[in-house]
Amino acid sequence: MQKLPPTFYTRTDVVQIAKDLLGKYLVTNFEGQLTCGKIVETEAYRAPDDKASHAWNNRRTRRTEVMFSEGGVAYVYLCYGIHHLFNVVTGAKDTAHAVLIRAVEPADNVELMLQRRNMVKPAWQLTAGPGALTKALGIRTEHSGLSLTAVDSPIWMEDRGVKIPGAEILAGPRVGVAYAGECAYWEWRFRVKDSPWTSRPF
DNA sequence: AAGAGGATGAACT
DNA sequence: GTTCATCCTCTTG
Repeated sequence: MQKLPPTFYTRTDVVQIAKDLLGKYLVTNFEGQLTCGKIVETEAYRAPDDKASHAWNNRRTRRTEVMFSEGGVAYVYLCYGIHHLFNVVTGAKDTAHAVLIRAVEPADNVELMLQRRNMVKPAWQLTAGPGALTKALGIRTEHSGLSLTAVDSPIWMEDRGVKIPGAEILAGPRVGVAYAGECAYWEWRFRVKDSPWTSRPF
């Protein structure tokens, strides 16, 4: 159990980081209630040239400002007024790269995750999809801007020694970004092959 | 000051 | 496959 260091996030290749995050563990610890899931699906967003990114063309607004932080910070935002989407900011300061976590496999304290989702027993719906996993882990927009590397942070990433071989990583186009022109075809969505815990297939 | 729309999920037919 | 829930953020006037 090893918390990922700042150097993991500050690398320049956000697409590589998105792949490296598969098999890592996303942990939250709010008020002594720890929950954790193994990451099985991610998407890379690379401003300024990626039209699908909120920070495309280096747009700075109050919401996107956190994306310009140095890598290792959480970017959480509300989608459709309902869903909290969790991203990890990567790269150097003033470089607005981020990786969206799209699905995790439940790992620790599944009981609490079920409770948060109003479910009785574990199924893939528990944590498949960016809005579902944040609800299960208790992540909300108010956590945007939190460091994932500070010692007292309630959210962090762990390496528990799981290695996903390159052959087990499938790439495909990102979801819900049809408006992004040619960027919509970039295959920057990554998932673990044959995992029953990812969101719907390509 | 007001309105449109969004990196979605669940519950329908 | 289709619909709708639901609210913040950004743009425009």
